[in-house]
Amino acid sequence: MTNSALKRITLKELAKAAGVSVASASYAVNGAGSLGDSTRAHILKIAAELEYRPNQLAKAMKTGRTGAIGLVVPDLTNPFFPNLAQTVIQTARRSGVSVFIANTEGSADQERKSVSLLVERGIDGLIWFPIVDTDTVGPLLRGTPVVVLDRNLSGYDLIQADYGRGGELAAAHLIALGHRHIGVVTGPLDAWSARQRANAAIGYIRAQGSLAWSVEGAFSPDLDPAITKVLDESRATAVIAGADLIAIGVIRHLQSKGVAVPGEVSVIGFDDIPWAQLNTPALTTIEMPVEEMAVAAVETLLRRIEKPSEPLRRVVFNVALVERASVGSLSSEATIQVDEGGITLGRLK
Amino acid sequence: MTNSALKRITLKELAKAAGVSVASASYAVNGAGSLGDSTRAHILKIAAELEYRPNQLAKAMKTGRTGAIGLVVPDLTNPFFPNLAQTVIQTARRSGVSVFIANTEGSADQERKSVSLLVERGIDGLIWFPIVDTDTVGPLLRGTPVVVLDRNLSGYDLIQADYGRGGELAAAHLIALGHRHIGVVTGPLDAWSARQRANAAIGYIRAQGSLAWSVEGAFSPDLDPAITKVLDESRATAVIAGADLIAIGVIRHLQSKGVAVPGEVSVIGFDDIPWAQLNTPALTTIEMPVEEMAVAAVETLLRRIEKPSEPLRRVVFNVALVERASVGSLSSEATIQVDEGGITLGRLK
DNA sequence: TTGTTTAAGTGAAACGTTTCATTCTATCGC
DNA sequence: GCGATAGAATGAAACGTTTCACTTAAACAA
Repeated sequence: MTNSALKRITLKELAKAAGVSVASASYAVNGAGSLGDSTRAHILKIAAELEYRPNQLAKAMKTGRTGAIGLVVPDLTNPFFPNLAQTVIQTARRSGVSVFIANTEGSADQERKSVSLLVERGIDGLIWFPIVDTDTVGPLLRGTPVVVLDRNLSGYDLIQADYGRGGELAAAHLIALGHRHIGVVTGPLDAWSARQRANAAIGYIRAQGSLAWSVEGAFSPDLDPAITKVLDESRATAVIAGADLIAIGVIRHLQSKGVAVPGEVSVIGFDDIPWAQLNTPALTTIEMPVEEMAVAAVETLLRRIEKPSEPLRRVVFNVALVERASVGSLSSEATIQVDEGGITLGRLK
Repeated sequence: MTNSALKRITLKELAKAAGVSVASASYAVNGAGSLGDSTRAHILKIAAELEYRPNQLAKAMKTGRTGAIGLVVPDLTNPFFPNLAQTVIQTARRSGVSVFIANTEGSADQERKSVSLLVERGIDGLIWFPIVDTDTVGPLLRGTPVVVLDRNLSGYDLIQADYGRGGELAAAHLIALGHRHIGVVTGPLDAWSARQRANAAIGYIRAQGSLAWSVEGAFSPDLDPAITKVLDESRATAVIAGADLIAIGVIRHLQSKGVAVPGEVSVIGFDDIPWAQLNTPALTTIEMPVEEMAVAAVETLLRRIEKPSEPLRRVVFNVALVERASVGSLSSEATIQVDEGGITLGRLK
């Protein structure tokens, strides 16, 4: 019959039960202080019997450390984020820290409110994926360490991927396959990462004289009428999307109009979200190491909490092209063989 | 120049600055006690100037309420959960409560550890989506209120959907369309919800003498060889999947073998995850009101925290068939018109 | 006037820890 | 045998609140 009762044993009670002082009990439990081996063992034994569990709140109040961090992301519903969140949570837990999660639903106001709530709750640090490039929350922080994901704010530790290179990779791939009329629908350009991707891709394509058009989109498969219009009138043989979600939207739209992907137009995405490979056709895209970035974020944060005055860090991860089935070749002699889960696509065009 | 410094003003300092006692300051800030209007206003004014923010930890220690709840789900990476989590977070925040999130990655051990960590951290309550049907965490709870999602554990408040009905709905739909050889690949049967769905569907189909076969699967689009084998040898004209993820896996496999969906075999899923409508063909499925369930979960939990001794609740939500494009008719005279985002599928078979 | 009631405000204990400063004992060097 | 030293254990303050019980003073009834 275990002590699963509602009331938890306190340190004082433990001390009394073991016949020692509260201080000794504390030292025993925390493996600190100068206690004799036998005393320590004795206290620990009693503690186990009584199922003593330290009250973390009291501890936190004394030490100023809660062992909790906050994670603020725009939208868990966007398939880009669950992986990130999951990895953050796992990594944190491995160090015994819990994570509060907040989602900001794209609003700077919500962002401020969430951060404010978390900070006042007394988190040790914050991992923040800002919606846009402005530091909406600086004044609310009151000294809480923050690492920023995917944006380029100054004054914080930064975790990023090499989006510029990603944009080039996508563009170069298309060009190499013979495409000379390329359209690009970007992500929302008030986001640094989207801008990086777009600028690099557009720059590269333009330098080759192959830019058909470019439009700004949102991180969603539901395309704005302005975009579908461009698409419908387009003579491009390939389009670069600023995110996989957008790419999927583009493909769906194209298909609904009876244009074959990649037969008639190729589409390349960005992010390599989990759906990408489940899509028909499976999405060629630029992947970034989300899990590694998440790990880096919590490690950086934990370190910053330890040493608040170390110089700021900026970690940039590599990206890579992952070829699947949504991109085809235009050069007459080229052949693409993509073996994707048993589906072999033969010569395209 | 605002007080964004690292150190926060304490109640004591506020009291001194306002020339009142600590008690009065506390009462003023909390809008309680018996204070004169002018005194109260004065204290509040000073508090605003000093940017006083109550230390939530101290408050929590005194009152025994942290204003935080835990959310324990199996796997954020499964597209079923982000919606749920997001809604829980939003709803909680509307009541000023923050949510700790933990994911258990399918392991009962992790589940126990996570719950344990959260409980010791001092959450006011827990929303728990158990992996299987066994109460792995009961002894760790120490009186923390819990509401259980999607399972049927006794001793807790329960939030469920009418899975049995869902299974029947799916089966009835297929039968109505003339299918007489139906296969079903279930979810993992150690999960209550999966069992409910499976039993109901299989029961219904069998009663019509139309069951071709049934196999147990996992909540994943990656199909076990045992399943693909059954699929390959199957003469079924339709298959019911225990989850959309499974349905997608089935469709992909079928397609890779050159069998048309829904032309040759129809597939119906369960859950209506966000991908469902993005899939090609768009998935016919049974939807459940995840957001409403999430809201109900936090409301139930908050109420339970308020009144621990109220009788336990069990809330069951309705499910509904959503017809899209992955199911076709077998009865010769039937015609299906599915208008799905501009794609019109004409007469099938 | 005197006693009673009410409003306004305060002192201090308590929540469960951590940790500094201190005391107590026993051992050691000589 | 004596002071010094080190090891073991403890007392109590402190962290920032909440809240009970109490005091003070003013207002009122008779």
